[in-house]
Amino acid sequence: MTEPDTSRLERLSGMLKRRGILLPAFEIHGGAKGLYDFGPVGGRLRNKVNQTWLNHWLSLGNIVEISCPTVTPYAVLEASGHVGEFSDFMTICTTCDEASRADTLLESHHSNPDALTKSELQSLLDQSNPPCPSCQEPEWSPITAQNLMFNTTIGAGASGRPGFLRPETAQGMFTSFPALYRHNRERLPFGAIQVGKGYRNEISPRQGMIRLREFNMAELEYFINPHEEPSHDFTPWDGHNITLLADNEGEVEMSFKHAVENNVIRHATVGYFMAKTFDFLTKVGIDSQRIRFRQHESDEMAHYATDCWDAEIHGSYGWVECVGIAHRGCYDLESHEKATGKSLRARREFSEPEILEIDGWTTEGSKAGPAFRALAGAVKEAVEQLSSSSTFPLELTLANGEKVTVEQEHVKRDQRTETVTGEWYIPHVVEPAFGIDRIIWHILDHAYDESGKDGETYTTMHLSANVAPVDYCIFPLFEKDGMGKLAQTIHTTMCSKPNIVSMYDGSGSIGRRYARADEIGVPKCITVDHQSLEDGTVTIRDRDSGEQHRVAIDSL
RNA sequence: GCGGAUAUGGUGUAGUGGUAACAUAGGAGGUUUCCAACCUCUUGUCGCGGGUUCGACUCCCGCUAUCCGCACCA
Repeated sequence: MTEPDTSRLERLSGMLKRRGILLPAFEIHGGAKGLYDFGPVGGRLRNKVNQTWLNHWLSLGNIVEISCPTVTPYAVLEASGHVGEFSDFMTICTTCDEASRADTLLESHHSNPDALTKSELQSLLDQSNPPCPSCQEPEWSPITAQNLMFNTTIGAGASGRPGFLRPETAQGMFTSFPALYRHNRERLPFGAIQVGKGYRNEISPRQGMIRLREFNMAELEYFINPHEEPSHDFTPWDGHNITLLADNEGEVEMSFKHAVENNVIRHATVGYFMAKTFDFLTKVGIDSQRIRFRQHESDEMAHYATDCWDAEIHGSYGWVECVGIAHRGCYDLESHEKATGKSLRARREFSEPEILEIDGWTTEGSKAGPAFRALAGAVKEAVEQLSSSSTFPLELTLANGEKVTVEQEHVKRDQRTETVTGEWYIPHVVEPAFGIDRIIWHILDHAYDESGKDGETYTTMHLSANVAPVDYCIFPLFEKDGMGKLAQTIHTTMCSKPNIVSMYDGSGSIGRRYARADEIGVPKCITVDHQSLEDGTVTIRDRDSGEQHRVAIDSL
């Protein structure tokens, strides 16, 4: 970072703190790393970004909004792979209290202890009793998961279950797939969205809003049928080239459509969401010239993903990944299905039903059951593999190696025609995941303009009206002759309108008040002057142009 | 986690082993017919905890936080 950048960053951070946009949390107690407050102005900004995000996706028409708990049982995140991926398993020496990583202790007892589950590690630890690296004693406490997730206990005492604060919102959307599928009348594709808090106990939070321990995230899980060719309309982005850092191609400029057609972006739905993501970012005020997409290299890709692109935004900290758009395949639903035994599938009908001619043998339950007892199931399985020309009695070797003799009376011919009209499959998921805090940071970074007027230092936040925390400032030119009173009335009227925030300011010169409003990016300032008292009109001043025009109070 | 730097009103800075200053911002009033004007009054500061000392914002130690490298990192 160059010197002017650093000082600009310091002035920006100072302003954000002074004006109540972004502040270190719990500061009177000394603060806490990686935790920030959105202040009286920032809170509203965050809310408007979230709302804009929700509306952006809901407008697709097949998206529903849900909200899941942040407190998540251990089993959920074990199934998702987070316990394994995010965890170090710790154990404590009962003699010297030194904590060690269980997998490191067991390196000489197993070829790849990193891949073991918690219980496997525990039993291996119990068997091998490795010496403590600091005191050589081999007595260890039970293994606990120690990782980037904040762990907690759900419930008290003996009935308490281990759990975590979620590291992402996604898992709740996967675990509620059956309800989502039903709600969508069992038709794909559809999506679920959620905005909320996520938690990661980062080793070393840095760079202000860029790496937090508690952060705002917004995720879309879009469930698709992998057997269907996705069709997306890319015409809205025709002729618009975007910077892509592709795994194989390097840095290229091309349209989304072109990138999808030429397999630079490997899946059309991923490409479509990249385009929609681009639209969202510009909608909330990110400079379109400072957005690029970077494809994950194969070895960088998370354990589940088959193609993944980050939207990166350039700002005071360089290029920062702010959105991840991943094709996760069927990984997530499959994992939860395996862990729970519950079906997380969707039904598809074949275009042509498959006709299966079955001609073979099956068991006669009333005879084979009593004859083979516990083996009856295995016998049935074996008999159904036999060709129709088999003759009985017949000696059969079962799957478990046992030999049985099957008599004619144990079996019957099975001749029928079966029509299979479709199948149950695990949907694939394309997931755009947004780091809201990082996006808000870049909105502020891009909007912050201290170029000023006539060479003077003058700060303006060129925030998009979509996200500006305060919609209007109402000023009386002077607080006398009834101008203050009229301005107050207008202020209360404006505030009573839904989704409008107005601020009243009557102190200081009019220029100073415009400056205060510009600094936090208020798009429009309304001034009550002498003429207002006579004809019921006010002036509206535009933040970016400084131009004023006069309108009737009633038309506001 | 390792190494380096830093911590003084809301913000930005000065300064000292003997109770802290400047600018700016904020509040009240005055003045002013639209872009940080002016005048008067006023609010508010040495990150936290130990130690040394008659006395610590200042010196020492620890902690916390911030910034910069390194490591780690959906």
